[in-house]
Amino acid sequence: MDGSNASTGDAPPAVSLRLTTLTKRSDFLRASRAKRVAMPGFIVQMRVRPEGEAEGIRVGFTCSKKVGNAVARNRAKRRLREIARLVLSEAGRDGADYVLIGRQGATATLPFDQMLADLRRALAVLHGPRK
RNA sequence: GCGGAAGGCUGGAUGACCGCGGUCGCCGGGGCAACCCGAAGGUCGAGGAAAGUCCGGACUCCAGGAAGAUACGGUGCCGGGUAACACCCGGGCGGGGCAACCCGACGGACAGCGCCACAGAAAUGAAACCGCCGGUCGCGAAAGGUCGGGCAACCGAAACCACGCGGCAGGUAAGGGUGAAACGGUGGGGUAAGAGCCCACCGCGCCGCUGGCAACAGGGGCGGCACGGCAAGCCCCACCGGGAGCAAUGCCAAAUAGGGACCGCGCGCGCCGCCGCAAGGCGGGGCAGGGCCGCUUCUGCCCCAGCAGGUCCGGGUUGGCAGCUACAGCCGCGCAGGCAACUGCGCGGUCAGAGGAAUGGUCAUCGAUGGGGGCAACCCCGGGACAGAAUCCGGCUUACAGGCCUUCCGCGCGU
RNA sequence: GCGGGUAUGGUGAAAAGGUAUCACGAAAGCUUCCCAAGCUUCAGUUGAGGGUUCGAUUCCCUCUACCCGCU
Repeated sequence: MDGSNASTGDAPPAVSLRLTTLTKRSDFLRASRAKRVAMPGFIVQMRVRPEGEAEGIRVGFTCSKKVGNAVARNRAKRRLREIARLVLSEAGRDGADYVLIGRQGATATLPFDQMLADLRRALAVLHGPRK
């Protein structure tokens, strides 16, 4: 943590902890059977993958038609993506899949600071019981 | 000034930090491979409806091609515009409004079939029914006329007139509480009663004429009227249309299979070349025949002695690339033609291309406008409608806070 | 995204353009000592809005909701 390290060492950790996005339906289905925590603005699901399935932290976003029309769904997903980018890259656990689910109304309207805090508390709950 | 009509434009602004997708990227890296990824920096990054998917195309694949017939579907006043349209422009006709202007699926009901409930005499060939009218026959007779008697009041007779009832044979379509709709309407004449029976006006139909490319309009003559509505019921007429859709489709890589079953047709004639002594063999093309559009015609291709045609069945990978965005372009300006839609020419500009799908997060300043307080200056609070590209264009339809501009109409006031 | 379809009492279905019908169920009543069965009654904006027609569940447009197929 001296000066020489700080000048070059900003980017590499961010790259190694890069978030990849879930794309396959089967991944979502597996995550939906794992642990979940509900918060006012969203629901988080977390599944710890077996060894060798994939690398790094993976995250998926879901907003059903219940959230609203296309504008409302897109806005909810963007906010979820933003809090995931800010929180999971520092507090996420390697080797886990996270799925964030948008909720009607709240996901788009809650203050952004509260959303960040809620995600940290949700991660604490999910990570906590495990030793 | 108030109220209204038509058309067009706009659809929060600026900045800072942190992010996302495309593209250009010295160079570096990943994958068996096709291919892909990446740092700094540059650059681009939602809409007028991106929506609904209601029409029309482009493009791709499928079906041998073309034309026609049939079937099915669509369009429907006329003319023009366009790649095309159910769109747009202009015109006609009908309806609404004092007007500006707006609205209209607006061909045909003497080609045919069908339907018109209830009510009503009757629902479309028209006639029947009630009623009205005179004739005739029968019956009646209190009162009137008539006849007889009587000065008169009155009495009597008869059934000729008028009257009432009924029968018969006729004349009528004026009227008939309905109904959405009733074989024209109003007025006058006429008649036994009536009727386009006759006349005037209106309506309707037919035939010329004039204007117009046409839809249609104007005016003239004739017909006395025969012609109900529904075609967003079948239908007729004119015109148009093959089917499926970018999750279409093409290419590449790896892996597996390197297939199976069935159907259909057929082994006829003759020609040319080569090899051969010959028998014959090989190759080519021809006729007949057969196969390939559901039908017909024309035409083409294939088979012609076996290999071609058709149908069905089966396994694996969900990998990569293309299609993918710039030209029937679009936008701005100018000129020309046109009433206009639009067209032609010139100059300039170039406009998102993802693939579980980018265009975001936070903050600051301003801000159309709204609410509250205050005499006011001002202060506080909230703060932008509908809505997110997915192959691309041209339209239509639906949703939409507010703001700006232009033109026009009516009323009031002033000059 | 592209392409199809459906909507009628609570549920499932009918209905030549002319009074919206049937079955099950719910509720109320009659019957019974009580229950069951039976009988009677009740409840529809025909998804919404326009149009055609004298009249629309039906015919024609526009919208809404739901369902299905295609990688």
